[in-house]
Amino acid sequence: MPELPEVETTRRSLLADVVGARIVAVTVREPRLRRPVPADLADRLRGRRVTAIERTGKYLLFALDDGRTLLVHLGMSGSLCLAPPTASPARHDHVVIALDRDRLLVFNDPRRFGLVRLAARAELDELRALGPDPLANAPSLDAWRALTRHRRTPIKTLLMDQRRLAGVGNIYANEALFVAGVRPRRRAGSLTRAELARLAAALRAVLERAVDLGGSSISDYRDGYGNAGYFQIHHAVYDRHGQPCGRCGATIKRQVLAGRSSFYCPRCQR
DNA sequence: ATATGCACCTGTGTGC
DNA sequence: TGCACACAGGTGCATA
Repeated sequence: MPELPEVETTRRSLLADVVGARIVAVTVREPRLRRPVPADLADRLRGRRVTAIERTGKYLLFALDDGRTLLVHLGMSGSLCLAPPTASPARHDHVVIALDRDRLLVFNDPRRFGLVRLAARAELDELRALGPDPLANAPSLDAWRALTRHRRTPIKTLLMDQRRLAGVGNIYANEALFVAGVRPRRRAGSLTRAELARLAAALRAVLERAVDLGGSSISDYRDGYGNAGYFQIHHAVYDRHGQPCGRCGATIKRQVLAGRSSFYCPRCQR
């Protein structure tokens, strides 16, 4: 569920209370995530100070004072929240990190598609394969051209391919394509230069606006303080099949591409 | 190399 | 009310 804007919102909400804090204890209540939480996580984290929180694509990186990095991915249903030290664990609270200054940092993830692991940054092979981050490291028009040239895959599937572009998921791929006026199923290599330019601008605009509004909260996404986002109110097409397009009134369609629901306006998108 | 299908999980909504 | 089924913000592996 969390895509770039939700992960970035989480990152920003944690900065004030977590950067500079020291980890005093770690409890792994459920190690069976996408990959098992390493058994030595608690030992390696105890006593460390968090020096920075960064984001690459959908990954959160907690830099530690021993040069290692705690990597967190929220998967489909994960969240990181701050809680008072007296809080009792809730269902699906899998990793609880006690900080000095009276705060718990809690990783909750009902579907357990998330990831928590620790390594030197250079050893984090999850990061090595990622494409450019469309906000921090936006591709130029030429780079977009290189990314899409000769590719027969639907442009929407390409937008969501983390090796080509890191951070875009199902919501923002659909929304950006609506703003750009391009159908999700279009072969990536068939987009004209003008369409690519519109898409690049649309993607940036949609992601920036979503970050400004704290991301999209469909059912359960919350930031580090438990606050919902507001971008879902502005979804033009995502999960709106059967409803009228807000721009032209045509009925929004749903179509499955590479196993993921895609939504588009048949009149506004070509 | 490239594209698709499915598995991995739990929760929720829908229709019967 | 219960039950079966479809579907959900993601990713990785097997398969053509």
